[in-house]
Amino acid sequence: MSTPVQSPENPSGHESTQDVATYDVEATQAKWLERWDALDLFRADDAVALSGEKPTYYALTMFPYPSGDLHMGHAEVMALHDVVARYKKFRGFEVLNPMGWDSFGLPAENAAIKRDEHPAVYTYANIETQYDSFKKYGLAFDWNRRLHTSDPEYYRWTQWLFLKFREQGLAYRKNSPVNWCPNDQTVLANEQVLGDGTCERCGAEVTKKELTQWYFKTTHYAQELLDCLDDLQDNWIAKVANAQRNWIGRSEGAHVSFDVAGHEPIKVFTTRPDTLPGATFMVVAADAKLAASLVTDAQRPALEAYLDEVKKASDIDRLATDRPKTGVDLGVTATNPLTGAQIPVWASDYVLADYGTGAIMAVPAHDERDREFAEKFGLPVVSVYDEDAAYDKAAEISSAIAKIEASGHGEGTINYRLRDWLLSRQRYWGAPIPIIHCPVDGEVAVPEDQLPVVLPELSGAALKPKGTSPLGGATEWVNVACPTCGGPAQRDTDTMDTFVDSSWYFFRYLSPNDDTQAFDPALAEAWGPVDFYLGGDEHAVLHLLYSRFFTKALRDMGLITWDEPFSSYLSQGKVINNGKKMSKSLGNGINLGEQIEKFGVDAVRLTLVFASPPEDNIDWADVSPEASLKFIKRAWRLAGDVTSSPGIDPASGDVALRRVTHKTIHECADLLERHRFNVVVARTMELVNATRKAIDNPSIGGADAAVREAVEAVAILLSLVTPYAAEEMWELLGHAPSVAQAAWPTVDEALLVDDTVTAVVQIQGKVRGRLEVSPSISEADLEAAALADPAVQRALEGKTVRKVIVRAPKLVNIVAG
RNA sequence: GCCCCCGUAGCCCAACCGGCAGAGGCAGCCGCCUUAAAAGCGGCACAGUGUGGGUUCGAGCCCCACCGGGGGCACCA
Repeated sequence: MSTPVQSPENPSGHESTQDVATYDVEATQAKWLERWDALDLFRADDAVALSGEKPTYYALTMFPYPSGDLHMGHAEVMALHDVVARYKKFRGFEVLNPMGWDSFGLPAENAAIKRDEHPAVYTYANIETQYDSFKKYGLAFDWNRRLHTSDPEYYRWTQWLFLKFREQGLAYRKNSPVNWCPNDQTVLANEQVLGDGTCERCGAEVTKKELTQWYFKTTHYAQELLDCLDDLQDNWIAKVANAQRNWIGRSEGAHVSFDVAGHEPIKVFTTRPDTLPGATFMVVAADAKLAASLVTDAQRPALEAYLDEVKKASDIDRLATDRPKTGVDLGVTATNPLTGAQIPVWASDYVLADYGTGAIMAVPAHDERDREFAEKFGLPVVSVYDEDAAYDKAAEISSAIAKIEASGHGEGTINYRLRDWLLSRQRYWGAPIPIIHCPVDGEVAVPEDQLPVVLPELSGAALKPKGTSPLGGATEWVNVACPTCGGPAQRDTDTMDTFVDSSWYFFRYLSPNDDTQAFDPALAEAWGPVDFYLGGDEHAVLHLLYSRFFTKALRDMGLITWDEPFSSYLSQGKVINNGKKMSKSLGNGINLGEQIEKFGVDAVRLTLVFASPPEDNIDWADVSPEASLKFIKRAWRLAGDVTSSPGIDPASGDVALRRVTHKTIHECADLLERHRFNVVVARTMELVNATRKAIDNPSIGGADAAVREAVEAVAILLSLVTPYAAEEMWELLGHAPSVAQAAWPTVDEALLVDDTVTAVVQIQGKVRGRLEVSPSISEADLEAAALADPAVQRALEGKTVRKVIVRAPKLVNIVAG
């Protein structure tokens, strides 16, 4: 237990820093954990938000998946997030800062199979472990709003939203070639397949399967999802907005139809309609239905043989751009609508079935891929323009589109790379899709009053992936009466992608216990949208795009009025060790619990916040929790050396120290708004150093009113990062019950201005003299003073002053020659 | 190949609207304190901003090209 030199109520006047009791990390943590629990400091008040008596601030950080205990990555994101949440509370906002668990998902299911138990056992045990760790970590969460997406009370509304989306035409089922993870034995959304064709979750090579699956119509909002990024980008970290733009992949061009004798015309998408005269052949995706319907009987065996070959090639091979072109002539010709030329139609795997129309016009003169193909198969090359000469591409394209439109063979159009979101999964631990399949009535929605469709109790081996959903094995659960006709029918046995759960959790936090609606629209209006969202880069496209889609859909349903869920977004870097990602195989993992054990919560948090700007990676080898703890003790010791009483008027204190204090507060406020948390810590260190010097200076000392003012500022600033030590300091300073309830210090503008400032005198941009001047000096006076300066005059000897640039009060630059 | 971000002391990083390159820290060195050590306190040193041009009175900051690193997209027509 820490024993301060003197009690704050009864300042003893000890000035010595010797014999100071040591700061007891463990005891301090235990003491404040208990007090905080009783104080419930961070409860967000809906009544305040609804009344508008205070501005609201919705601070959100991505909720964790409950796999084991919290780790270094969690520690970083939570430490950073907490700075923002606590700061906004200080600034008078009613802060909503909730936390919960994204608790559906595969790891629990895999653990359940291995241990022969129910996934809920693993899930909820880990949640409790993480909850305890969160509490100990001293975070400013409103735990009254805690939620778990795997609770039936939560997924009831996930299911309700699915049904609402379906009513809006935003959820539908279709048969299509889909991504299949052979390891997890389930389909995946496009977003869950990495650039190298592997599963985002398990790393297995993803294959294609033809299946009927549920989709959300994300493409409905493609343009809006793109447009809104322009408004967001000032407050969103640039790389994430960029990643979303790339993912949406807008391209402008035209649809052009090529007539084919005895067949529907072939429609292509092209970004280069100006090169239509050079289209000397066409290529359709070999695996598209179009190829099969175009091919002549004579060429059909060749196409089928080619298809067999293509299917053998893995996706990874297919993704290699340097692979030689292959293909087969379909035996038909199409008419180039501009030249009237009869051009052959080929099939190849370099054309993708699910992008554009699955067919292209090939212009070998101006497209490298088409050129390769033409060279390989001896097809003609017709140049449209000289690539080395000047060519107004934009103008040529728009005039080409006009020409095509006039001829009735197509129109200008916009194509997106974004696909609809495949949301059904063939796994157990997720929200069941609330649909009943009836032989008479087809797809029937489960009536709202029958929600939630609760998962049947399955555990252990019954969850083993077998390519179809484990729910299919729960026959009693599957077989139900059709809600429409009452006849025998069957439940849909797929569950929803867990990204569905997390696409709307920030709405549920608004009214987490409401059993009449998914969330309260009035509270959404009062609190929303999220003002600050912090998370990981790995969700740049996945979670963030899906949540944006949900928000737009909810807006169009009239439940909310705003367009975007997250007004600002920041993603923190990773915690690495010795230049490498922490991993079991490398044996370089840093255990969070051990670090906290050794240095305490505050030191770990301080280390993470101070190490670098939030978005940069932190290499644990480059930082020093020991040093952080040293600094915390040093700051804490200041409080013990303050001998004045609370409430003393700081105006009587040392002005130099007061200046440092007020400048620090002023600058920190700006830095906090700009999320430069590492610099906030650096500024606080400076203030601590200056305060130490003042205390140790016999003519100032611990009784000076400015010292109290400075140390109180330190306690408030530090409470953003090291809440335990800050509370301890606040108490030593004679305040109660918690520093979190302190008011942010008011900055005295007069103290931000120094009596004199140093003006630099430059000649030709080189510093030649310095002047101590008043900060309010006029430009004319400063210029005169500079020219009168002996050192300057010496340097100007024999030269003519051509021009004098004055930037009062900091600088004079004399151009002479 | 296209797009985005970043290169500042040995290391992690500051630097406002273009205005004296250095705030904070780590590691290092030297003192003070101490019987000694630890803790604490004080001090020192270290770069001219990846490279080459340009704009400007003045460039780490703006523009162009290149080099290096990170990320996104990618046979996407």
